Amino acid sequence: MPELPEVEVTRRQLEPLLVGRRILAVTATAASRFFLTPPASVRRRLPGRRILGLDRIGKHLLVRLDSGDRLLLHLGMTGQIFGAGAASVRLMSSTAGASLSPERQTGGFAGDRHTHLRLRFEDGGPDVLFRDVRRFGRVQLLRPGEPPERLAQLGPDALEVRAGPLAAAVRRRAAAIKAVLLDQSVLAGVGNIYADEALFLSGIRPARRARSLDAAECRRLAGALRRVLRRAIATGGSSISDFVRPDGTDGAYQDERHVYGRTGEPCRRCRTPIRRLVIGGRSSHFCPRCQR
DNA sequence: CACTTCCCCTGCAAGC
DNA sequence: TGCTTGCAGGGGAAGT
Repeated sequence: MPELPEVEVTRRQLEPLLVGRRILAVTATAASRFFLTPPASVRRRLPGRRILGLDRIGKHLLVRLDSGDRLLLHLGMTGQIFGAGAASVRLMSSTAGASLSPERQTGGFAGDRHTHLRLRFEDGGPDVLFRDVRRFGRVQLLRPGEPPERLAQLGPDALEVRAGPLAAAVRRRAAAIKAVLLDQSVLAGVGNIYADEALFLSGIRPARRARSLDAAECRRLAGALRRVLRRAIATGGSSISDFVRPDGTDGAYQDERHVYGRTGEPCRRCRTPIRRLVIGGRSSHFCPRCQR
């Protein structure tokens, strides 16, 4: 699900649910790729810690703890973080959803086999759960001063992208502009949906070689990226297959999409059918008439 | 290096 | 109805 806007929406809703609370106990599923730090270690080191803040870096969430440790969370494709009292947590597995629905209605979602991390708090308030069906998400507990390698390699946050630096990065790359936008070391936070949408808004085809973009196109692209990301945050993100906000409600940006997932449907500007092609193993959507 | 492909997982929808 | 195939918003490893 989650690209920068969805992660930022999650951060904003989660912050009041986390900050100031002291962790009482942690439950976690068995060791797997999901846990970059072994779950036994996470269970041992978190209890007793108070949460000081919640930051977003690209598509990562960073929970700051009073011990100086930081809990790094990544939602992958299907990650959901929410309070146990979320009004209507929409679950991906229909079978699990059906069997759990009475509990969800009473605000007591007990977790299921896809719930990999659960925090309980000393104040007895709602638990916070991290659920991820496909397990492409990640959990890592960083010690004070421990360099988080995965963060160090990130480019500037896409919300703040400027035309100049974008042009400089793009000029050196022979790959398709779409692939370059997805490269987190160039720009942190852009994913498949918003790359396609920003390319549409700036009139650039996704398969164009990055270094073929001129200065005006880089300016339009930087502006389109900022605009589409800000608008997506304002509308609560895109809920296309399984993104739900921590409060259990859907975002609304999917209703404003121009190209993503609209293959064969008429362009909203010129009525030409939207085309799809695969770039760097990811589907890309564009209007052959509005985009050059 | 830069670039591409494969693969990790599970669930769903479409086609037969 | 049941089986198979393709597809999914991320990203790291391994290949060329």
